[in-house]
Amino acid sequence: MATSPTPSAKNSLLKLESQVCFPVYAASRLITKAYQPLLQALDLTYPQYLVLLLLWEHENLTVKELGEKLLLDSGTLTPLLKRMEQKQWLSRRRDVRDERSVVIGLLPAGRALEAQAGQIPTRMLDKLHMSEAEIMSLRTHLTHLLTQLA
Amino acid sequence: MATSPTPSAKNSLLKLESQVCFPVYAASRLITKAYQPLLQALDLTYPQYLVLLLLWEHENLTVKELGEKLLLDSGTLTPLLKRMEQKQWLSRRRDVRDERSVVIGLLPAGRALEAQAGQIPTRMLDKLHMSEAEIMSLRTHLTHLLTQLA
DNA sequence: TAAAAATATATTGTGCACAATCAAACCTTA
DNA sequence: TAAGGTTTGATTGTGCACAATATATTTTTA
Repeated sequence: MATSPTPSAKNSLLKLESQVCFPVYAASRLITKAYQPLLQALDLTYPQYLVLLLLWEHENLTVKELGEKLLLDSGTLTPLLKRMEQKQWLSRRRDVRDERSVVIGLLPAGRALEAQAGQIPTRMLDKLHMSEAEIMSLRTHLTHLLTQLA
Repeated sequence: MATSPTPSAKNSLLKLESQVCFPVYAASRLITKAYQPLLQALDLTYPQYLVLLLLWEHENLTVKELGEKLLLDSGTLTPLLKRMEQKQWLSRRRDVRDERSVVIGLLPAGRALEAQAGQIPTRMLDKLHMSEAEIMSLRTHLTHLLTQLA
């Protein structure tokens, strides 16, 4: 009769194929790799591209706001933003009204990248070979997952 | 009149919310973070846990085989496996018949972790708050995406 | 069978990613 | 307004992740 689940190889939950999380992990890395040739032309990494996506929309954002939108903390963002500052894509300055905050501002060279990046989303979609319905479904479930874990 | 698509903020494809890839990227990191407290008790990281999942099934695998299954290259695996070797979870030895290959073998201490990890998959599923149907759908679409990008 | 090509892993260098810790600035409220 | 607590970033240290390159071995082929 059934006892507690055995920790043996028969425990299918401890097999790689039965995991949901591994495909997410693997897909994330393959996506970054798929972006790489497109972004390399602009001297960008994928996380840097995400920062620019936000700055193209908003022009000025604090590190905190960037972190909230990207779900990244300052330990990741600070060195990343410093590298982007060195390339003159953005500026970093303390907020005068609240010296704890650092405001990231888009610079002309960063704005100029927007036009060059215009083709990237469609070219990525081409690589995925997924229908609009598939993409919608994927996004819906991932968004649900994000709300559970965030 | 309409010209070529403008690279302005109106180009919705260049907005973060309209991306499919960002949710995958964010979900991957949140998943790793959700595993962390469960794995910390076993002194494991998530990629190390994935290696053990495979060794619990197979006992002996070459670095190449691990890399194929996890979609990771030797630049990632070699230092990771050396850390796991130091903890006596696995052994690393050259294949006698093909000196180019390194065979990773599960050691008793690595096998012993299997029992302790037995609760992890169900505890992770609890965190996700997703129905079986949702998980199946997510896996199906992600697997499709993986085959396109791999 | 010697030379060339292919294979498997290791090394190096750069860039995330995050936990833990620290420091400065702000905000409360007594 | 001073003390205590909160907020915001920066720093440090560890561990992936991967491109580029190097090295050793095996396999192919001329």
